[in-house]
Amino acid sequence: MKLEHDMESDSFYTDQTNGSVLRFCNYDDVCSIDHFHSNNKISPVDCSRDPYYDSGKPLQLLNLDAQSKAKSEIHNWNIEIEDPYNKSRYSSDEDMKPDCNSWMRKPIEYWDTLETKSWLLSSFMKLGIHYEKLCTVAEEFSMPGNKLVQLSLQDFVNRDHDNGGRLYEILQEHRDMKYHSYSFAKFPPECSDDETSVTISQNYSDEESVISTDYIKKRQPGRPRSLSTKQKPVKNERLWEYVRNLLLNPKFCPQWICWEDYEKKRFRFVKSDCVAKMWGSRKHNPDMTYEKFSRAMRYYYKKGIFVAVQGRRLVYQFGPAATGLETDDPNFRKSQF
DNA sequence: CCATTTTTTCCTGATT
DNA sequence: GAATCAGGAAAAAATG
Repeated sequence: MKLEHDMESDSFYTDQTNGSVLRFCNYDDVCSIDHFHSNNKISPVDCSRDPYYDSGKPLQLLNLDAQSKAKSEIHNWNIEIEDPYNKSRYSSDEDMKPDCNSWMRKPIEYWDTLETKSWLLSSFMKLGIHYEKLCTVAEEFSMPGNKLVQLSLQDFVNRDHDNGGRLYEILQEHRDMKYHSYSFAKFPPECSDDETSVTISQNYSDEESVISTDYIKKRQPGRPRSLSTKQKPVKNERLWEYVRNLLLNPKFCPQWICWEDYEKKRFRFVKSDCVAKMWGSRKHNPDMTYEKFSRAMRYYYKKGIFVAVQGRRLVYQFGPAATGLETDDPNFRKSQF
């Protein structure tokens, strides 16, 4: 897929095999993809608020350095992404409308390879990473979602030393649906007994459904304007809540953090650096370390959220002020069967 | 904008 | 020596 950057409109264009053109445009908090044909736009295909917007700063445009901006160059990069709008994938005209964001509406496990790449493209846009970089790592992540989701943080870092950690975190956010505009409630219709999808939709559909439909709406032709009605931001997790939620998430417990003694609310960091790094990723702070993370942990002693455990490295215990710890399956031993 | 709380950064020193 | 733990101090960020 070749992308051209138009300095004037700050948009990216890509020619499709059927002669039409797709436009990727980030404008304020809107990430839009438009579909043109012979320079006449034929349909706005999708207008979605970036699902991660509320997790931090607004979307940035691609990270073009000042020099190339000054020269007003048109950038052409050959990106090994297959045409996501290949006709053969759609059965009717209606379905032929391009949908770059189909991955947003599915659990990761159900992404095909194209959707993985769409996600990768979106993530790079979100992180403001130069597209040249995408060229070098796209192949590394060329796999369907069920494979992608099995990659560890280390696997991500191995595939992309600079951004693997953040990509991993973005993927976890999608999995967790924390900042996601859509609900997976209806997905997949034919696999409603799937444990993952059921769990996800049960946990998040209620709070998410209140805001979900506003972001699927089509918009007027032309460059998107800034939305006037801003969604109220999602309240950030406190650090101790983040720790607690990891313990309640089978993706991270007991792999990254585990209960030592659930009755005493005592737990241990297994991969302390990973936990800290992911926290930093959440806060868009790549400099976070376990050293600093643990300092923040220690500030909670005074408030009774945590109590110190003497002589045990990486072991902490929740105090009387900590809430929401209830689970009937600590360390998810039962659910392994 | 202000006050307060939470988190980050840095540091010295102790312990494992 | 490397990691970790304890907190003080100060600043930054977030929240109300």
